[in-house]
Amino acid sequence: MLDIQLLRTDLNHVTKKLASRSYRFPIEKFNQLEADRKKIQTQTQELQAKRNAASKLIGQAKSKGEDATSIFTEVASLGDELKQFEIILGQIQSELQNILLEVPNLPHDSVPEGSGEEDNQEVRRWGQIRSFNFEIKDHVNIGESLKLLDFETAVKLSGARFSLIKGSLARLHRALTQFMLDTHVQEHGYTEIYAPYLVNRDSLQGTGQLPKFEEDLFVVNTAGKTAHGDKNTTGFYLIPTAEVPLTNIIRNEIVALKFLPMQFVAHTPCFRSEAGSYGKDTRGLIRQHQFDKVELVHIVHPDQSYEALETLVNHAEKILQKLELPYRVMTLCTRDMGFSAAKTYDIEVWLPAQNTYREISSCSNCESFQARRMQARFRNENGKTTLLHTLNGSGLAVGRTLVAILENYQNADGSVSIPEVLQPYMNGLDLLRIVGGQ
RNA sequence: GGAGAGAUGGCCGAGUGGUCGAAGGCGCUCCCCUGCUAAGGGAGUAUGGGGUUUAUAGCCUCAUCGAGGGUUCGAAUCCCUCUCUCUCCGCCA
Repeated sequence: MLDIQLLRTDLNHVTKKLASRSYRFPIEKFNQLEADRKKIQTQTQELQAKRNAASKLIGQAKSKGEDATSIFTEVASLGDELKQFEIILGQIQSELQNILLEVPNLPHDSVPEGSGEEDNQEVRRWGQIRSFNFEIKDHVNIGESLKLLDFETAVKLSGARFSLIKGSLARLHRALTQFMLDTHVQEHGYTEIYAPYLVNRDSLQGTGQLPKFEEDLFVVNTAGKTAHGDKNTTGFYLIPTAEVPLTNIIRNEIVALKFLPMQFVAHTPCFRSEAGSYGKDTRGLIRQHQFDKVELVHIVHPDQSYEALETLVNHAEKILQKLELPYRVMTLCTRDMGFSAAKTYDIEVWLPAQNTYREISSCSNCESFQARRMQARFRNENGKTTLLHTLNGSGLAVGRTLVAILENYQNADGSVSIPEVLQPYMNGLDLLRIVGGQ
């Protein structure tokens, strides 16, 4: 959420910035609501002050045993009028709130303007792209011919965009998450978190998935309770990313300066409806309704958030370096960034079968955008409560990492070598190949 | 699932219709005193809005005692709904 003060004092600049990420801010409506709000709020508060003062006088008079009927009759008529004002004010404020909740974050000045993927800027590349002297296969062919990937059964169990991973490949998948968690905890100093996979509306509103992106989420309705519908009913949403529970740790908190910065890491499944992505990445593990991810979240002092963003990306890159997978880092342009982000780096891993780099991590600085929605604050050097800055990034998407390993480490005989750093997690196994009886 | 109890400021805890944003204690901050660690005295110490203002200063004001609604001139206190916590029983990974 943007600072409403900014909208009041510098609306032109803000709307221009928003336009660069193709968001049209409803200027007229906002101005009208603000004007109404100011008028009604002032009047409401005057009436409230009047009522409070009179009530106090009645109380004083009664305690002295005096007669209070004159004040009483004066204030009795106030009630209905005040109620009308309060109702109207409430409506205006919730309309304003609804507008604000749908406005995306402002891009940082260093973010390139652009209209889509093609305007993202490459920051750096790492690793040597391997040249193959045989006909390469994509990860689906590799996995299926090794009998370790079974999409047919997954369709039977659930439907499209689900997968069944078997045997040593399932173990490799598990090895990857262990390896990622260990690296971030032991080498990068993160606090490991085990968090809920089901969260409430407030949490999703805090990080920005709600109210605007409801259709991207899976909703769980338990007996008699629904997540959407009535505001005061309760139910759950499946998390689309661990960013939601990890960042919401500090919702409605005022943390002491000495606890900053915070770095959390968690491994969770992620659930996405993928509404509107029909026909995109229908093959293989790339785009699934359910996938595992190791997520990194930083909670930092506002002065340090851009430094933290670089650190965060480096932490994610470290995983690819250790796995010896070639990648590049991209700065997303204004129109390609997510709703809550002020600046985002994507890490894209090389996928030989697609002959291209594909997103495997997205690292964003949300500045105070999420913190304002969450009322997540800290007590600064002068003892004042101040909004925190929040950052999040994948470190990494496990399924896509598995894809990258299968494709980059494939051998001419159809087997797949196991990256050295993962072998200790595989009981020393160094090769995925067909074994009998699967 | 059944029965009962509860939710107040950083923490503990008082407060069952009026001068309560809230006694008291602990903690914390600042000051004073005491030649040390100890002890004592004083002051301060919730959050979010709005208005005014060059001002994150000051002043005025509103809201908030788990959340939402209601009764009332007036609600921490009464009523309703919900959420959460605790105790006992049952069930259970």
